[in-house]
Amino acid sequence: MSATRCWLVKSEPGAFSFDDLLAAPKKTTSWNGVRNYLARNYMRDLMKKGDKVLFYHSNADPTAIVGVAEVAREAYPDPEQFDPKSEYHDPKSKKDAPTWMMVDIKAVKKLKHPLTLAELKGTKGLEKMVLLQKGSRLSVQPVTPAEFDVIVAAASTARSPAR
DNA sequence: GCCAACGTTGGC
DNA sequence: GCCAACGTTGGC
Repeated sequence: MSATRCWLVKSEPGAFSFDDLLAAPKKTTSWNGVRNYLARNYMRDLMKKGDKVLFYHSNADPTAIVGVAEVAREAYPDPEQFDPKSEYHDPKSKKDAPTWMMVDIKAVKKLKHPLTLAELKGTKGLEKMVLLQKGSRLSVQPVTPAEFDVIVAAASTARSPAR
């Protein structure tokens, strides 16, 4: 069997939080608006139905991985690229050869203990995680299965003592 | 093809 | 609000 890939997506909770995803119909949303080629390539070429997805809150207080989701539908064209009124409109994209693709993401579970960026930085086994690399801005990024397991395990055990 | 200027992301 | 890092654009 081919190994299930793991991913991490970023969202600003003020725009779309994990709770928003849990409240969405079928706990599912289309991951539209990604306008970065590398992130697009991951979605278009590599994300498969059932792949696990970590949900990260950026520009938040605190910034943290807050939930687990999965790929519910594989890549299809993002309709907003063709909508002149959308902030994601791309006049250069052609209908018969769409530039931008998206997948559907479905919530699986909220983490009992969100893992903050600070905690992630102090967790053994995550030293090479893309999210923790300096200047890493990718909104859709790969996570190794080992990293995924470390994160889920850390989120299910007691929160690090605050005092 | 190079690279400077600009816009955006995202932590702090 | 600041600023470092990155991606994209466009002149040449």
